[in-house]
Amino acid sequence: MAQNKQITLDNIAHQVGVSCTTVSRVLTGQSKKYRISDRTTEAVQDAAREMGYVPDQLARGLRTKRTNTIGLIIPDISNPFFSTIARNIEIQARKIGSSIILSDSQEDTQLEIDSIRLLQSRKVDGLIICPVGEEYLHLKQIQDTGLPLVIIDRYFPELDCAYVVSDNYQGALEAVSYFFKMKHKSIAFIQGKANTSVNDDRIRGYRDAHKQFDQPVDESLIVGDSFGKRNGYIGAKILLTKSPRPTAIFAASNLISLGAMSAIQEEGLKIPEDISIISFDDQPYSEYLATPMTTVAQQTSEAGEIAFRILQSQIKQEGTHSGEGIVLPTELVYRKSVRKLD
Amino acid sequence: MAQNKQITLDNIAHQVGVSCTTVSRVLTGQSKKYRISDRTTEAVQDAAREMGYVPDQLARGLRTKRTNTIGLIIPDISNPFFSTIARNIEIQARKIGSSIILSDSQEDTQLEIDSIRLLQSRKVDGLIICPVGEEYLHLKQIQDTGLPLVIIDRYFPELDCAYVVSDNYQGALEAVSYFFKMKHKSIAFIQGKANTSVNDDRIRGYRDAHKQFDQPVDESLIVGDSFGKRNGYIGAKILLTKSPRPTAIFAASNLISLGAMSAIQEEGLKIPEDISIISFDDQPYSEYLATPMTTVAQQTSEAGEIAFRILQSQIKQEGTHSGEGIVLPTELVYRKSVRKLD
DNA sequence: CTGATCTGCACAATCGTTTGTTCTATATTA
DNA sequence: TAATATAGAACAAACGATTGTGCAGATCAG
Repeated sequence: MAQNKQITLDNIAHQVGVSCTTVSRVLTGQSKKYRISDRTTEAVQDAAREMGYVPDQLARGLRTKRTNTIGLIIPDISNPFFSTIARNIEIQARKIGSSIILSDSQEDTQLEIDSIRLLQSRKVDGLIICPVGEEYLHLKQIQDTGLPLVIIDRYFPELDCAYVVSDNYQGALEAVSYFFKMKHKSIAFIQGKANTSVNDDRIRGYRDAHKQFDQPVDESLIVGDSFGKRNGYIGAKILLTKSPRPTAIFAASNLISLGAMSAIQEEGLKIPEDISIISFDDQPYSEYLATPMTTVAQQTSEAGEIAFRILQSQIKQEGTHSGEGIVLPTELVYRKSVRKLD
Repeated sequence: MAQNKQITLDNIAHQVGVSCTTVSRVLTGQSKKYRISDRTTEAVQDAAREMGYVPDQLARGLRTKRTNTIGLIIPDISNPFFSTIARNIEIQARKIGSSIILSDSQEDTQLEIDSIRLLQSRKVDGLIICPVGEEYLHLKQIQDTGLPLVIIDRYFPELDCAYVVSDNYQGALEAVSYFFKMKHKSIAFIQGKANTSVNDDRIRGYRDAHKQFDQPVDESLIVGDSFGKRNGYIGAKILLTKSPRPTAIFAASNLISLGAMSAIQEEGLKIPEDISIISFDDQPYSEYLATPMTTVAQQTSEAGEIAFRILQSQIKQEGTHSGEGIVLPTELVYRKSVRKLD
């Protein structure tokens, strides 16, 4: 219960018999620059070590306007897709002594806005956001503030801001094309949150695949409105009761496919005998599912790392926010959930 | 590119024509206490709103010694088990305007220690740690500092510190007992990181189940040394080449069981026909696996929430760290991965 | 009319660091 | 010897907020 008082620069200064200025300069490695003698320098360093000095980042940040802290806003950290991104950002950050403040927006734009304000009040050096994706005015305002910002996973064409996203269009195009190659004609799409770039791009891929194979798009086969499991369940329920029943389902997320499987099971149907399925997001468990799932894999680890790198360069160059966009390729992972029709 | 200068109390004070003291008192809701007139109070509030004032949490924290920030250290945020905990902590925190600084210790004690120092330098009000679990001296030191601390998932009998853990002993006991009831005799255990409370308790449950059913423990059936997927794969490989082959495997984590399934598949074996399996950690996908997996479910959401509550009460009571320990019950979720022998 | 009480607010110190400038010896130069 | 240069370090003002105390003027009691 020592309740150790905090060790300050002043404490060390008194101990060594110099001024607090000198201690600061020694400890920030500016001995040479300010001609502190070697003797003093060593004495200070020794004292600091012995007394267990730990700089107060609040005071430092207040003075320097740099906190070495970045804000990370994510719609659902319990989703492995996002937590993988978060992990890689954290790992990069710790390498350079930065910390990340994590906010979970719970897929709610208002909470996202609240988070931004909170993080700004905490003086983060920059922000990485996986936006809910419906609106972007609040993101525009961040930029006006001059706060470095990188968007990840979802982007806004209208917003000139650095971003890192997957090639959702290509991913969807390949997946749906694969269905066509396997002779499917009636391909449903359980989509995620509407009007988000992620969803729009996937839907565009879905449509273009139809175009490429000269097939009409049956609008009634596009269902759903969120990336969650429940939506997958409901969407599949609707699709499976249609007649004729679609022969294939393209699920816009890992959670959607999980929900869809639930519904498929309930209806007593088998994958891929009765219905084929491809899911966005490859997961560690994908290959161990009842029917190993064919998926569209995204480079999540890379996305986090790249986003952090971009943010860092923005922070260093103070404001030169080049609105560069990075698009990461996806990969179709072939497993057993698609049946070849004849 | 407005590069908006930060609005300070002084700015508002000038605008309204009062002192910065008054502004502070109004904005922190102390108008009554310090008899600020209604007219002044409103004027200040209006100005603050119009000017878009956002308090500088660094300055505030420096002065008040409270940052409304807590540190969270987790061995692997990409593991759904931990990210679920993290999510619930964040959700609770945001309700009271607190933020969490996330650190991923990557299952490395040294990184855990580094994280602690970093978080202390950032003046967090308290710490929630899922410890790597091998050592605890650095945790003891935190307590000596007087910094509120709650441990989650893994605990140390020697450390008098609040903790929230699952009833790992009971969970393992039930799982292994269930194997026995299904007439299994040769039950293997792929364990996680040795000498962690989580692992020790589960092994104790494993042994006691044997005792209760009057069966000897075959030490060669206890393999493994980490909670990762790779360990599950290797552990299962070893077990499956033994002869006679064990009829059941108890996996100490979700990742271990995933790895084990990989090995089982490679050996051309079927679950549960050739080998039965129960895994710790219930996951959203558990029921959709090739064979729906019987699991030991933990109350992860609750754990995070409770840990946060305890931490908050410690923070408020400043130092009265009652070393209360919370043990959450586990639940055996019966599915299809265990076969009844005859 | 005088002293006491109350109203409404401002002063100034403080938190721990950083940093532009100043100061004092000593060493060097002319 | 006097003027100047240099080394080595201290002063003091920030950064933005909080807070114990002080100080006017208005109101009240007697």
